[in-house]
Amino acid sequence: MTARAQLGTTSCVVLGLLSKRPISGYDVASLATRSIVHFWPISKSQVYAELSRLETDGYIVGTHVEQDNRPDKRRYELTTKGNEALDAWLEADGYAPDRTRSGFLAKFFFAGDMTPDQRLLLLDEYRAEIDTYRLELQAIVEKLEGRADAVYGRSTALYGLLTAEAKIKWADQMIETLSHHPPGGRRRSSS
Amino acid sequence: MTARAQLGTTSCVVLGLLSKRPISGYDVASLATRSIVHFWPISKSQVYAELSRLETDGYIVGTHVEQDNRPDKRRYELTTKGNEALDAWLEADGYAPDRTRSGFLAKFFFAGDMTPDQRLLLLDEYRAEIDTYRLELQAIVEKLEGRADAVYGRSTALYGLLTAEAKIKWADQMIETLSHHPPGGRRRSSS
DNA sequence: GCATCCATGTAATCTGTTACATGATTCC
DNA sequence: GGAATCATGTAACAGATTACATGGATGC
Repeated sequence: MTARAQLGTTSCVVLGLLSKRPISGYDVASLATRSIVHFWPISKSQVYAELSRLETDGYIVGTHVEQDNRPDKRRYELTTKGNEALDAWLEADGYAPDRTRSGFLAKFFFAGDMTPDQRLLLLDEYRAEIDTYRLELQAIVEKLEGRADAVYGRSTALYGLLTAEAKIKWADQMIETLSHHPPGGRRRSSS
Repeated sequence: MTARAQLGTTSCVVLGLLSKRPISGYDVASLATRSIVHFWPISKSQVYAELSRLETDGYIVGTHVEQDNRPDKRRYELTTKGNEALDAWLEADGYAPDRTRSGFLAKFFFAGDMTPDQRLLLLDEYRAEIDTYRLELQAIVEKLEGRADAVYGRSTALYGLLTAEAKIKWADQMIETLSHHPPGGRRRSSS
């Protein structure tokens, strides 16, 4: 078979971004980094690959747009098939299962084999990272306050904000506990 | 080049699981599903692939173990090189960046194009899923309470629990808001 | 008799990242 | 003059999933 029976989430997301108004691949990529990147990252090259596949399969059509001051571009818009596919995705219940990989937790799981110093350093590093992220999201949430066109964009940012706050609370709790009575010794590779 | 310059997180996690005591590939896989699966899932076939690669590269050695009642197995243990690699990973600061893909948020981002019913259905579905997960983690956290050998396993579960609680709060907030004054109309693919 | 556990793997495919490659224009 | 933005892609690889394949032992 040439075409996929059902579109994956990445394809549907691209259709979704394209559905607001016809834009170029470059614009899809930059729009993605300004919106969905935190919960569904798509790389630049993936966008272009996705677009040509979607066009081959008839979900979108591209039009060559000549520009004087900027390089020419190709602007994509949904076909009827594309619109139907997007609707089908939104109407269907269920969603792709979350695929989460936390490099931090993977390492922290083995923190019992670290020295107390390393452990605290790791936690501090993580706390700082999440806090930066938290502030970023806070700014977005505030910026989108009351914007009727961005209700759901704001909602997803709020989701990120609330979970980031929970993560910081956890980190503070951990740092507090480990500072007072650090448990676990050091695993020795060669004694 | 044949061997990798630096081991990835998945490799280090396998080394970490193996470091406690020598076990079989089957055991690594089942141990993984009972511990790290929520933040660093590794599939069964990936485990076997990883083990043979780690053995080829000299990080682990496998011993054939004959069994009467069960199929024979191969039990792996860390070599000096493997121990050193694990230590190096734990000592180095930093960690692999989180790669998160939330199928739910990817869809919810476009909830403005759903009908109010679909929107609430999606939220209810998600809330129920997270709640099940929350209870699961709560049980783990309680079970590992006071267990000195599982301090960090419990900590990662607590991390999951706190974030799950935050997500539920968010979902309740959303459901509450949308029930009263549902914003956003229906995108029409064909009218 | 059937499901589950133990035990190991291969093959095909998909998904996604990173680096490479090019080149004009605009802003400082 | 140099960096950033606009614009599009290819190629190589890494990482991971799914289905397929096999088979004995144990428990219900």
